[in-house]
Formats: sequence, structure tokens, C-alpha cells
Amino acid sequence: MNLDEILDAIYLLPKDSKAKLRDLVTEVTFPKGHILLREEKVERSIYFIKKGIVRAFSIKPEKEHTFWFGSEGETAMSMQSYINDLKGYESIQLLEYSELYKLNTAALKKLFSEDIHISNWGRRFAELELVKTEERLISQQFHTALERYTVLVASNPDLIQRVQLGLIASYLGITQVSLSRIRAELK
Amino acid sequence: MNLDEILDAIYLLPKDSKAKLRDLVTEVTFPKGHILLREEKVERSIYFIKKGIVRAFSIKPEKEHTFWFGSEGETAMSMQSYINDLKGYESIQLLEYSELYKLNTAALKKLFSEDIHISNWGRRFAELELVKTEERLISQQFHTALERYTVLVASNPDLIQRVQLGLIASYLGITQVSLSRIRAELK
DNA sequence: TCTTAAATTTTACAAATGATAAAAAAGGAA
DNA sequence: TTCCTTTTTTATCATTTGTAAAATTTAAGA
Repeated sequence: MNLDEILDAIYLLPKDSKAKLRDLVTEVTFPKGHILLREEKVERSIYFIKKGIVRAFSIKPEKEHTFWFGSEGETAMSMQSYINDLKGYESIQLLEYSELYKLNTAALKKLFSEDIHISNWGRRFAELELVKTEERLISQQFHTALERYTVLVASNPDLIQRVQLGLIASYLGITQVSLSRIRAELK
Repeated sequence: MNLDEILDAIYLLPKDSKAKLRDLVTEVTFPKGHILLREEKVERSIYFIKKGIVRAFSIKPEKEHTFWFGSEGETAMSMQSYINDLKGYESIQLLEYSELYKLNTAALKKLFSEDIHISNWGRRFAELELVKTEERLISQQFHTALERYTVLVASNPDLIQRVQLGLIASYLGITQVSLSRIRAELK
């Protein structure tokens, strides 16, 4: 997914505004396993995923929890850093070799105050992330691990192929043993 | 909490922009038990809570789940309606007599395209809701019901007084009986 | 291909949680 | 206050989920 498609999917910008935004972006690549951003650090960039797959996780009390998978077209970022210039809860790691568009947020914020179209782009960006986050919350709260697993498989079949089960179990909030039990019953 | 305080807490607006925004707001009051908005309906307004306490819930398959409590200064709304003009998942009910500021969203969206300050106010509004929603998601995913209960009590002591336990249990994702067990152990 | 390491599944047992029913306590209305 | 309804707690039992360890499968490198 190229940069124009990613930007347009958020909000359609006039040519000159879009050029200003595109100027803030550089392309970067990293190998599998690379830690894109670290929890407890203030992150100065956000990353649109051109190609690849990543996970967000946090090492809370001892245990590591994976709570998000991102792939082509999605944004890898720390909300707390982007929105409040605070340390993020999450680390983000590449689960395969990935190509990313890196966007400096300080420069972006400057454009928000200067260009109403870019300001509306930024509003739309936050709104779309908000809806996605709310959907995750509701799925988490209303559905059993089994239901969420079947939805995940249906909506993202390659994820199961590309990501190891322990991480998916963590994402579903259950142990790997429980996920194995679920998978055994589905056969 | 009055309207100015609520608007300012989101983003500081120049006088004239703020006046335009304030003109879209009317004050409404409803008795305890009133359903402010209904799931499966497109909602045309958002409500800032001046005084009172509300809950969002959804009647998914048979059972009713409470997944949010809002009080003074917070916003009662359907994200799906506000952001995508779609039906919301949630109903919102007043748990006590409440006073609310009602804001028409169609008119607000018009201002977004006309006034860069209001556009940035709208961006900030979405961003702040996003951080709150992410915090709820992370709390849900990383913490046990007991931990979330103690956090809830610590951060919102009057909630426990004002809201019945069955709703809090539903919010925590456990049965009322389990919550009773938790409370008994904390003594 | 063979060997070794990593990932996944299975099993057994223990602990936590849910369902149900019933008792106790609290709150409201007359 | 007294009665009645609602809410909360307690008790029992069945089910689910986690932990730990072993068995199996899959993948990777030499």
C-alpha cells in the first residue's frame, strides 16, 4: 500500500496540502524482530505500514501482553506520545521484514495550526483510530475468546499463518493452552 | 461543570470561534432512568454531562452489558454515529437526574470545514476520547477484575455509592456474585 | 537428509469463576 | 414504624481456565 493510498483513505486533501504532508514523510525498512518503538519512551514519529506486520505489546508486571496486530495500511504509533507527548505503554515490534512510512509528529502539529485541510485530516485520522479502538474494546468486552478467535481468523486469515500462536493467545487474553483447546474443538 | 469549562478542557478557542460553537448547544434535563440514546439508531447529537451520571450498555445476545460510566465533564455519545453516521452499538441511560449540554453534530461538522480553530478543537476532542478509550482497552486487557475494581474505587469513589453493583459487575466483565466475593475479600 | 531447536498440542491436576438458589441486608412507600 | 421490594451476600456444585510438564509436530541449519 503506497503513501497516497494511505493518506487518501483517511481524508481527501487538496493537492498542495497533500504535498506539504507528503514532505514530512520518509520511507524506512527494518528486519524481522526489530523494535520500532519502546514502551516508557516518548516517541516522536508515527509509522504507516506499507508492507509487513507488527505487534504492540507491553511488559506489565513481568508478563508480556500483545494487544494489537497491525498490517498493511495501518498505523504503528504510541497514542500517548502522539496525543499528549507522554511515554507510551507499548513497544511495537516487527513480526516480519517491513517497509514503513515515517512521519514526524512535531512537524505535523505545526501544519495542523496552519492548514485547515490538514487539521481536518488530523481530526479524521484520530476519529478513525477512535472507532477502531472502540471496536476492539467492545469485541473484548462482549465476546468470548472463542468468538474473537473465529472473527480474527475470518477477517484476517493470513495473520494466523504469519504470527505464532502464543502471541495470538496473548492478544485474545487467554493462555496458549486454552487457544489450543479452542482450535482442537473447531476441527 | 459548565459549558465553558467543558469546551476549554478540550482545546482553547478564540472568542469568536467559541461563540460559534456555543451557539450550537442547548441545555436539556432528564429524570433518572431516561434513555438518552438507543442502540441501532443513528444519533444526531452528542451530550456533555453538566451534572449527573450515565451508563452505556448494549443488549447483545440476550444479556445486557454495561461498558462505560460517564459523569460530570464527560461526553455521552455514539462514536459510530458521530464519526461515520452509522447506527451505534450502545444505549445510554441516565442513572440519576441529569443536566446535559446537547450539541447538534451536523452543524458542528459544517464548522469544521469553515473554521480552523474549531477543526482543531474537533481534532483534539477525538484525540482525547481516543486516549480514554485506549486506556479502557488496556485496563481491560492487562488487569484482572479485582485490579480494575480497586482502580475504579480509587479513581471514582462516589461511583460505587451512586451505582448499583450489578452494573459495576457487568462493567468489570464478571457476575455480580463474583464481585461480591471480591468485595468480601477486600475487607 | 539428518539433527537439533522451536513451536504447538495434549494431559493431569489445581485454582478460579459462573450458575443457581436462598438468606440477609438495605431502601422506599404508605 | 412496618411491610414489601430491591439489592447484596453467602453457600454449593459444575464448568472453565491456568499451570506445569510431557509428547508431538514443525521448522531451520549444517
